[in-house]
Amino acid sequence: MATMDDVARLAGVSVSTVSHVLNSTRAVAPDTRSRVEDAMARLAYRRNDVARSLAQRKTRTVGVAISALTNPYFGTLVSAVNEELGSRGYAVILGDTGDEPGHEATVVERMLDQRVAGLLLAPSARAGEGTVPQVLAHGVPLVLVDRHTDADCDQVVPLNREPVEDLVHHLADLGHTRIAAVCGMAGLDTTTERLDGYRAVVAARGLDEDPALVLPGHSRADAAEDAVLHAFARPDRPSAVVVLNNAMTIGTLRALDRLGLAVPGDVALVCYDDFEWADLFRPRLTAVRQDLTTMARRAVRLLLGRVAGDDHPPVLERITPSLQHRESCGCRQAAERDARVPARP
Amino acid sequence: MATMDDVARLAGVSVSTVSHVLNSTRAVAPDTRSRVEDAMARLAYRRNDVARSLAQRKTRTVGVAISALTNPYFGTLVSAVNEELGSRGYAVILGDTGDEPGHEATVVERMLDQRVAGLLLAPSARAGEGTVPQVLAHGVPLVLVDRHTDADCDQVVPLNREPVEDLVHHLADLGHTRIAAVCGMAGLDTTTERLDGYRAVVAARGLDEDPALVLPGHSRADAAEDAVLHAFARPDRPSAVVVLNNAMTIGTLRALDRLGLAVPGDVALVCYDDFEWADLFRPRLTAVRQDLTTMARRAVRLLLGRVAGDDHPPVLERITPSLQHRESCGCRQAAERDARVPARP
DNA sequence: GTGAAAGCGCTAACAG
DNA sequence: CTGTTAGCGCTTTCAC
Repeated sequence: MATMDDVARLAGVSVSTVSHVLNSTRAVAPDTRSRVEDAMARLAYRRNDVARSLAQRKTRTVGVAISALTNPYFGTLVSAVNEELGSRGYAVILGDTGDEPGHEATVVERMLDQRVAGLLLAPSARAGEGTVPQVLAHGVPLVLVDRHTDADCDQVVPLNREPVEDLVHHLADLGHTRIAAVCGMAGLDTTTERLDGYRAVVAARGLDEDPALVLPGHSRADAAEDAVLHAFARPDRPSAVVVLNNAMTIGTLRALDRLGLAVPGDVALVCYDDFEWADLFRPRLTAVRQDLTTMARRAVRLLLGRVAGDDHPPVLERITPSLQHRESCGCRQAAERDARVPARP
Repeated sequence: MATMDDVARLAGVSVSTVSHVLNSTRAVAPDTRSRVEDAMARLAYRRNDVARSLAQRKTRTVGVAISALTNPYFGTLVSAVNEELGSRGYAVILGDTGDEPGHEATVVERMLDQRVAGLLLAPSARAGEGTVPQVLAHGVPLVLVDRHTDADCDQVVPLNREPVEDLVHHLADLGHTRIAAVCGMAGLDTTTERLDGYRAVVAARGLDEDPALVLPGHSRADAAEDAVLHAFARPDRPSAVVVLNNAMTIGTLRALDRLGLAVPGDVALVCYDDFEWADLFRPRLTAVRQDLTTMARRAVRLLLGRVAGDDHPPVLERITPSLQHRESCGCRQAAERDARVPARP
């Protein structure tokens, strides 16, 4: 591949002139410029970003480390981040932490070795004590997405507690008192906060507080399926369930299906995280939908701000999701049932 | 950040020794080694991959450019590719072509500037004439995934025609003669080949060849929805439909739903590409499922082979998908209906 | 308006 | 077994 030197020689100028026309970094005589541009075209010259990065002691790439690209949730997030970053001239280097602290550390270290200008991370359970401080120690700008930790850095995460409260209140309004919660991997704040939302409403509304109603779904479809299978096979099964992330909703639906339980007839279901097909599924799923585009945009803005030298105290931004009120909560059914009950005198 | 020089000084050795212990690239006396390792630890030294890449005139990163990360299909593919590459010490830099030749070119050029060791690309419609030759001209190893072109490079793509033939044969076996096909973006070989499969069976089985049965879905849900809405509102509507990719299946289901047409009662449906929730949906979707993990593995193997200097003629690998025979084709229903018909004497 | 030259942090001969 | 040194291809003072 041609180098700047080749271009300079062919154009009869110095490399520094070539550099300056390439980067528009100082005035160049029109004809000099065009001679250089010609030479570049003739040689199919492409600038070498690795040399450039070394000379400038900085890259235009950011690392994006998330836990499972196979989850469309992260696919959408990464896509939005990538677009946002791409339009500002940054490249994205990708990493999958597998939600495992050890692996996360490896992935992040590799990104540090690549001298990423900044890092976007969906932290695993104990990242607050390991990965995060390490990155910070190296002075690389870091913003956490999706899950937050108590670490001292910028974070852009969804609002977790309140939307779940709304969901559970809704179920309670419909008359349910025995409501199960399928919850995520231990240690993630999304798990904790969403569960807190559930617990708060259970307490506030005087619902059944049976600990057996809190099902360990480990943020995975298979685990959720097992847990639900187990919990809903019992005679005292819950009449409703709130599922705390998308993967677990799939598992929950599978389990309910295997048990022959109808939604919302036998059990009302509401969930955190929406699906592209949520309005296609019968019953249509009542779900809380995150605004991933906004989350991505905010995170990128914050990160590039830091890269550019912003020096405010760490901020925590909350993105408010929206309730997609559909049918799996059993609203319609509830209405019909009420209609059949004779009105009190 | 500490450099090798800092480490060398602290350890009282030369940079070359540091380099060699870091890379295990020549024998080093045990105690020298440990002095160096110490120094590294004390300085929290991390090797600078950009300097290293410059010195070695090669990087350990590969570019992965696909058309829409929001599609779980590509999410899964990229995830598999990333894992495969990561385990071999390569980093992935991500690009979204948006299936638009101009944008694809930009994205790929940026990767070239980064001096990626190789490129994995899901080529857009006219990539065979533009992007592909350009990359090849720069001498960067390239393997095409998902779609193939007539370009002279390695390609790993799904088998398209035969699986669709199977799908349409199945519909014909069930007695359908008026079968619609919702097809993808023009110019993609996946579109062409899958459509060819449909046409071949239509001709072979003497089915209705009405051109109005070929619906333009542009590989997108919204376009598919429109096309299906239009085609199935007519009195002579098809009794079955084969949808040629996942996004369009969603659009098709939406349209059918809006028209109040039941699957498979009013229209039998089969599709190319499976979904994680395909067995949850009612009716369960009869679909052709791709083996993305194999596709990723093969593509990476081929690419790294080229990076390492393999010099065989370009190969075209076909990954055979598997039929997930479920209910939307109407098999069960067909069986029940047949059962109701009195047997001939 | 343009060029010379000193690095950026590392690798890899080459020498000892 | 270890050190010296010449680059890798670019950016960026500093001088002219």
